[in-house]
Amino acid sequence: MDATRWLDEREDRAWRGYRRMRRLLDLELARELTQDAGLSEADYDVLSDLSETPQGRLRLRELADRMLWSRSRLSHHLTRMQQRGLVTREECADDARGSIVVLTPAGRQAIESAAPGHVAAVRRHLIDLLTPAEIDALGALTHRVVDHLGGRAPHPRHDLEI
Amino acid sequence: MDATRWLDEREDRAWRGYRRMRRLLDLELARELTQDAGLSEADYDVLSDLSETPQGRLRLRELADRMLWSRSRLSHHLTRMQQRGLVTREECADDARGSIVVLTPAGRQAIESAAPGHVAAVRRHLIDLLTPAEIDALGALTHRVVDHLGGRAPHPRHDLEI
DNA sequence: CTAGATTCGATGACATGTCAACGAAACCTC
DNA sequence: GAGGTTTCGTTGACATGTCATCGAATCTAG
Repeated sequence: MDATRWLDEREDRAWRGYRRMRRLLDLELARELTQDAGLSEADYDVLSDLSETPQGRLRLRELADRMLWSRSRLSHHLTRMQQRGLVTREECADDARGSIVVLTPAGRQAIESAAPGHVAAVRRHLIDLLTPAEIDALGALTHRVVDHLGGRAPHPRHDLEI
Repeated sequence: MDATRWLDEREDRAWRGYRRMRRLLDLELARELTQDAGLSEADYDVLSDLSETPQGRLRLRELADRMLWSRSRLSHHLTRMQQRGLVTREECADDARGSIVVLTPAGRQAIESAAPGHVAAVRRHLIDLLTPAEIDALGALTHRVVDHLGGRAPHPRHDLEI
């Protein structure tokens, strides 16, 4: 009915820039991570989230939620990481359905040796290119969008409308 | 040797926000696109880039470069889109190796009917949440990062070092 | 308690992306 | 213009992600 509000020049510039940056940054960070540490970004994120907990252990469900991954995806991925000795699974004491993902010593070693290089890459290709004001703006704006999208939305809602 | 410069609080907030926004925005835009138009984001991007050319036709190589996709990936994807009748391939007159990707009427129909809803979603979940200053800042900052990463870098370089 | 609904994680089938290799064509450069 | 190199697009093998389904365990009403 009413005409589409297309993006004006500035909006288009921001939107295209965002998507292009997203892609290039991903390629570069993934490339360096693989080359320097033998980890994929997915591996890194799993290990990173695990290592941020006091015990290096998390319920699978909890980890999936934090990462905004499906449990299926995480389960598959953990199987592969387990085969490489980076994590193990343990039974959950208080919920017999559950399983607990545990960082192995090798996994901790992997993330600890990968982290400095990865942070350096993030700085080199993003953070250090921005002014303090831009960093704050990026923080503010991204968090606003995250809140809007319901940052906690655990799982793909099946809002069966109509 | 020298200590890692970890991200300070503001930098960390920006970086985490960026990654979380990235993920949530992707999920939501992909979800709406699939539901409303039966297209994946990959489909949409291919059709969009094609439809931006005067004739709706592009050399495969050229399209792959614009999208920052590998030719292999694009070739596989085109095979699937071709089966759905969204694009076709034609021989290239001046280069017998090449192939030209051509938007079919159905493909043009698909992108034209999908675009308004997609743009609306981009507005709803991102653009319209930002102030004009933030939009400009995002445009500036992303383009700086893209330039830094060598926006033109056509293909994964095989810099064989040492 | 207990029947039904929900959550948890695993799994298999399948869609998609990556990687290495290939044949054909085009491009040097001598 | 012939030999070696590079580019182009395709292909097959494989890695990864998604989706539907499952069995088991837990939760919730009554």
